[in-house]
Amino acid sequence: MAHEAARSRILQATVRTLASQGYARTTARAIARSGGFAPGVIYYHFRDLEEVFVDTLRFTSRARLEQYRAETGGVDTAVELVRRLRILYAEDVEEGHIAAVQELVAAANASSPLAERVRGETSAWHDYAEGAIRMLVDGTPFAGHVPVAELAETVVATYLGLEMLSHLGAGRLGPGGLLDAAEQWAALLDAFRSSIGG
Amino acid sequence: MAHEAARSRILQATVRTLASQGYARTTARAIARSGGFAPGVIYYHFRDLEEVFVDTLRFTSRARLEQYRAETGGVDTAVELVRRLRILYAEDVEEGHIAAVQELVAAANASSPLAERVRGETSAWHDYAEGAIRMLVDGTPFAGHVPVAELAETVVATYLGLEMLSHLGAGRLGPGGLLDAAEQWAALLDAFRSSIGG
Amino acid sequence: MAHEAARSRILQATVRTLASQGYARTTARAIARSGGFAPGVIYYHFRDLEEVFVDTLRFTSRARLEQYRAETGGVDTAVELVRRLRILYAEDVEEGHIAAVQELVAAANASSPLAERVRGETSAWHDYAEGAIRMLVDGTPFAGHVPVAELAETVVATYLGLEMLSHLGAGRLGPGGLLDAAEQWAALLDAFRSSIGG
Amino acid sequence: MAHEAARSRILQATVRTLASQGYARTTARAIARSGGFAPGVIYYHFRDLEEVFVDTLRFTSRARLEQYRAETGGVDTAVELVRRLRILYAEDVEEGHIAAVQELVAAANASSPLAERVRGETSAWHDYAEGAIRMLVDGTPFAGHVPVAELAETVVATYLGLEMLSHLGAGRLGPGGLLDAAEQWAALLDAFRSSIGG
DNA sequence: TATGAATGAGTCTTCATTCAT
DNA sequence: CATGAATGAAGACTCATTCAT
Repeated sequence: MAHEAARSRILQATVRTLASQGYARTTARAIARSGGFAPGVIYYHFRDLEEVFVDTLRFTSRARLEQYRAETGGVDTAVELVRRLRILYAEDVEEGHIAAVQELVAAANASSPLAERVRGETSAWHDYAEGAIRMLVDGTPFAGHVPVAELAETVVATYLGLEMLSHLGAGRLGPGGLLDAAEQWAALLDAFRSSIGG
Repeated sequence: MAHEAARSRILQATVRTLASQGYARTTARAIARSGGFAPGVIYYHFRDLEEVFVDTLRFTSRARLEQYRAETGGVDTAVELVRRLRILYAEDVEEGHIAAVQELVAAANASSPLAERVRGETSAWHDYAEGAIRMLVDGTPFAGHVPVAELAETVVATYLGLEMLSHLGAGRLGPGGLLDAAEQWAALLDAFRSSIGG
Repeated sequence: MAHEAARSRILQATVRTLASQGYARTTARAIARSGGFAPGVIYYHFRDLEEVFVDTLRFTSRARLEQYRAETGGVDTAVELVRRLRILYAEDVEEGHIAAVQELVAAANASSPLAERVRGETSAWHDYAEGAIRMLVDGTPFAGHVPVAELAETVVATYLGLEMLSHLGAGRLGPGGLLDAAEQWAALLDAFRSSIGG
Repeated sequence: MAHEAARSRILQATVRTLASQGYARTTARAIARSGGFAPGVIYYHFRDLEEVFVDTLRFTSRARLEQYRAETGGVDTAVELVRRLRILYAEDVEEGHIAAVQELVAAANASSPLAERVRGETSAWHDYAEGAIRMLVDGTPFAGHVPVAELAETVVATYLGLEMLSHLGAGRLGPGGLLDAAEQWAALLDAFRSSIGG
């Protein structure tokens, strides 16, 4: 099998295992079982498990970020944004993307290579979130007063925190309920914006 | 040493170890080293490490929640609330409280006794957050339109998510920057409220 | 508490624990719990657990052997002997005597002090069994042909082997069934003996 | 090494260790040392030590039972039966088969998977013993009066009990002496049978 | 390239034994 | 004499990693 294909197969197995078993149970054997290959293969394509995790984080984070950018690219209303996010979020849950990311973020130690990668990917998501927030507030009287960077940082943290709690069944309402509430506020915001922009 | 004192000593060592080493490195040996006792003691006072973790979560979460309630009890302005939260947060960081809680939440598996405890404690924090939010919006025109429960759930998740990222040095601004921004918005909110309530 | 009384209390707790938990679970703590005293007491009265086991074996074995001698002393028919043995056996089961003995015999290593004690007690039971067998065959034509010593040795081994299996629920018939069969043969033997001796 | 070969190597090492060290000292490390491999291998091929013990019991018990059936198959005199048993018993001692079995039986707790296996294997030996006894008494006037099942159960228990004592050097005569006595009674029985059957 | 058996270090846990009170 | 907390030495078990095939 081609080197790249094999690496990719391992990374996908890792995502699945992280999402379904959690970081602690994502052992070399578990990844191998999940992907249908022998544990030894992993070490043929990666130096060690840490490298697997680092690459998994990069791979998954980037693939999703690209998808998020693509799907929310031309959007210009808050309601539509929330609608798209709902779909994207459903995909995330389905394929275990954020679950895997959250497990890796939680497992990273401050000084590890994994932490370095977390910082890199988080940064990219901050940029994405900033763009989305700017799109929403630009042209409104809030524009100058919204601390965009701070808000973006908060949004990313919230996304991970919600995933963490939702996995445990903690949270009375769950992501669905929160998205419903978000949609109502989005409608208010859009109404306000169109009353100005009109 | 009395039984209760010994248990307490172990729980405090566990908090310290979780905060400084992360869940994965919080082994019986690490806890013992951190507390200056032999690993065996842990098993004299607790059935197993899981019981230690469950009790640590309960102990720390409740102690902090009580402190949060006490310190923010009579507060009736957003600015003062943020000011108090800044102090409480500094204490949390200093003593590793939320760091420990976040590690335990992240490490819990959906079906474990630890997860059950997480659900219980999270619920208590939801109640606290709901109270704080109600205090802020009651008497304003927003009162009927703010989805209090959803917001409370989001706030708790954000708190944990921020801790998770800040531990890794991910986040460009850090908690301090976010609190600064929060304080400005709090001022706006208070101004608005006093213009109405006046 | 008087030294002897305390030792005795420990030995009785040991018998109970051996019978109900088996050798492997008869730890110092388990004995202490069963007897309602602190683990440390054991080491005040005995050098170590091995000494406890050795003394338990001696104590229990001798007490029972004395009882067996007393109850079967004047008996002169096989049927009556079996009847008495049935009662004694019921007591053994009730109080866990043979169960304890069997656990200790099984746990002994060839070269240990416990093994030495096993050899001593076994020897005493051999003597007892020889006496019983002699009582049965003396005066019959079998007298010269029955290998008394061999039979006695076999009987003792059988007693322990049956206990071992009956504890596991192995054995289709159980001790009761075997005693029933023994009683029938005893009747035959008595009939034969009285037809001669008459 | 092939999976089956490795498992077999482990089982044989377990038999050797049980026979020479007793159950309590048959630790994973001891088995590994005895077999010349690392302790970890055991857990690669078996779930845990309990599975090793269960399989060892099955393996050894069945191998020996098959051998016993083969060697005593066509035998039709008591003397010849005893002669064959003497040889089989010598093999058992040499290779530690019954020693291992006896240790496992003694160590089993009533409710364990090991106990379940003990019941299964014991049952097979009961059947074997019943067959042998029937062969001996059929055609004699005793035939209807010998409680075959009870006797078979007793014989199996005796076999285990003798092994238990002989390992400790308890017993004045040892298995050899008992077999000598058995041979004499076998001769008597055969003489009686041929005087009838003639 | 892939396999899967093997290793060795590290983890949780148990327990006999000691000892300050 | 008694208590019960503490210790240290195992033991079972897991897992990243290596390596012969």
